[in-house]
Amino acid sequence: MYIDVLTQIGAKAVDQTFIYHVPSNLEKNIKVGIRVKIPFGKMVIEGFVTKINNDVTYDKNKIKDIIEVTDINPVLNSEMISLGKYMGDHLLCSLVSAYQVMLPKALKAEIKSNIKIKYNKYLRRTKSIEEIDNYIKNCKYQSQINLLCKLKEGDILLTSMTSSVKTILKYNLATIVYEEAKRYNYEGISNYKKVTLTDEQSSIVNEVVSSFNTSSTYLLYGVTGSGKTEVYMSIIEEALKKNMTAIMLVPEISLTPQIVGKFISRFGSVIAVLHSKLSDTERYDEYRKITNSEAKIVIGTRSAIFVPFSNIGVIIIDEEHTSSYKQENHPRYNAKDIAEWRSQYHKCPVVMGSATPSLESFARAGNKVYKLLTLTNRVGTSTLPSVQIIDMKDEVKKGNFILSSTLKNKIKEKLNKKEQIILLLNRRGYSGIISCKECGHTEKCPKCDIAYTYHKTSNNLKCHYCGTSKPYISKCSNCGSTNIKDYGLGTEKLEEELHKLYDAKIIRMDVDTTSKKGSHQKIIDDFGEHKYDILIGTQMIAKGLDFPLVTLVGVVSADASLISPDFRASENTFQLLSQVSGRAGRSENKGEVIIQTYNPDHHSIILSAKHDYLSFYKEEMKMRKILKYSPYYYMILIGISTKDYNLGFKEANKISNYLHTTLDKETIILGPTMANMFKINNVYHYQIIIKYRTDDKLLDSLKFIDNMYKQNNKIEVEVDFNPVKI
DNA sequence: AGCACGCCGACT
DNA sequence: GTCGGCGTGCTC
Repeated sequence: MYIDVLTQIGAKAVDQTFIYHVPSNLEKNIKVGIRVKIPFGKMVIEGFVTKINNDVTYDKNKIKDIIEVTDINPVLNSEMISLGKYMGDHLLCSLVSAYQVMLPKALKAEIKSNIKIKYNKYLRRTKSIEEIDNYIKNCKYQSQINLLCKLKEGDILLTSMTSSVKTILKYNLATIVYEEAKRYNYEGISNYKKVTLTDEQSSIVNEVVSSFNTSSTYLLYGVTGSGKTEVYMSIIEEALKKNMTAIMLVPEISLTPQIVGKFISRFGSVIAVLHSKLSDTERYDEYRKITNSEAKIVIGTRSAIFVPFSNIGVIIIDEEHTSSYKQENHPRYNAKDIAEWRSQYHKCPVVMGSATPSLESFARAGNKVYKLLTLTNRVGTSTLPSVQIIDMKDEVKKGNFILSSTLKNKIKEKLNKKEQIILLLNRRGYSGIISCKECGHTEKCPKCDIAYTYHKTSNNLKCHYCGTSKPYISKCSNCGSTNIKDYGLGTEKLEEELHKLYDAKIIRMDVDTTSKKGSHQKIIDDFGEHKYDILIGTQMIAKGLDFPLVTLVGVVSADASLISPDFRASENTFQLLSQVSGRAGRSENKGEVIIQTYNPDHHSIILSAKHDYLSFYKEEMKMRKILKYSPYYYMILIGISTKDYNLGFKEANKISNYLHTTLDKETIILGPTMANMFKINNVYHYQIIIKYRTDDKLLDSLKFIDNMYKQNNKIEVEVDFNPVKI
């Protein structure tokens, strides 16, 4: 028996299968989709079995035997194998990288020690209840008595070896047992309160349910607070009733713990949760619930779209406009595209929901490619918050650089009423740039050529692109002057300023305060319990948080996202402002939003203040049409990166010239140009942008280029279809 | 990815 | 004269 094996090595140069011979004693264990250990050159590596052959034409003297079989059951099923081929063909990624991205680390092909199963220590009773009661009678230590009483009821999870535990063990009343830890035990359906759907909601549920077993895509456009989550849950419930499974994607699970909480309380143990903060073992545990059919619902981030459910009833993509569904490195897939592929495969509907749909999706709904579902009414008593725009140009004249007098007064008012406040500032760190007043010199990261950000708490300068930092020196490295000024405003400085102004409890949430596991959840819980009055944060606070006591949301500066050099800057700003506004007034208390900006006339600011998505859509579509951007044109970005400045320039021009000769005349080729972040970690980045409506020759031309540079290790060329960030 | 082969500079 | 630099090419 011979097999085709796809090697674990990700390099494009070895993106092909290799033929191996299976010794007869292993033949019975071979299945397509399992991993095998193979000799490869001088190495021993793992690979996926993609095909079984009885005979081969390749020179048999050169064929080696496989060493051993890793899996009993395939880690890749036939759906995943064909999806991988589709990805390889349409994303120009290596086949292995497509397969690897589908699997949790524990099941990826690589050489590793087996994943460690986590064991918990439990204290278990060894004597009869009577014997224990006898001991309790003669025992004079309360802690031992407490422990023994609990022990009578069942095993006790041991976290530390206290002296009372030791004593109990010494008298042979109990012993220690090790059991595989169940990290997630989503019991507790009990506290779920059945919500009656509004007519609007239930007609949407019915519409989607009626299309179970057909491949179709819905766009659920529902204003904030219109109860999208309830709709999702009801649709999923119907899928479960029909014995089908459901996938629900969320932008970043740790950002929406409240949604996960709702699901867990409604569906309990049939849920698997997959997100980025899980350890490899935890992730494997969750994944295993899917493969052994314990889980019927998956809630997860981008890569959860690949979970090997067999009978998918519905795929839900919440907050469909967020860029996090697109992977920004190697297999540059978009989970929405994968969802549509799987929808065809499983004949199931995809429901994409948002209060501020991406222009692409809304345009598709307009063209009847997607079916539009609309939720226009807010559920319950909550109303949309009132939004006030503050022109910071006037405030600066009054000497208010950070907070306008309006925002200052409002904060004070809310603090007096014991209500809570959220302040959004889209820049972490203390200040923007540090610059010398004498010579104008700005301290920059030598590897990235980008200005450092000053972090006061750690007293160092951090490069936000490569993550390196160096200690802060109060002396200009160019002229030696100590007259150094910091410009711009970051979350740290805002926190400091607020402490000066108010006697309030303030918590800051950004990547710098949430790097530790669980810290994110803790901040949210603490704020929810009103241990703090003001929550300051970067855009991570904009999504999905639901605090009834928050009645004021302040956007300290709306300009940072507005002026970013991306054609979607306006759209992103509109979405961000709409979303963060939605954090205010989630209960009977009327919410207020204050937006500070130097661009008070910008349409994305004015229209988000009016909660007017449709006008924004129309306005922005006009711009996109004139400027020939998505959704009128598709876009492809070819990234050329190399450590050699001149080589990059030369090759980028070569590629551009080639495209000019092969592609349609209608297709627009821009560049090569230097990427926005031109030099990062000593690597130079050039880019070519292709804009097109239809072009038959496009995919083949791109494949040709991709192939040309496959073997070249001095320069990397990567094609990104429909990039989300330029 | 890793390793061998191979062809040119500075050293025991 | 050799040791070793890393450029190129191959792995069933």
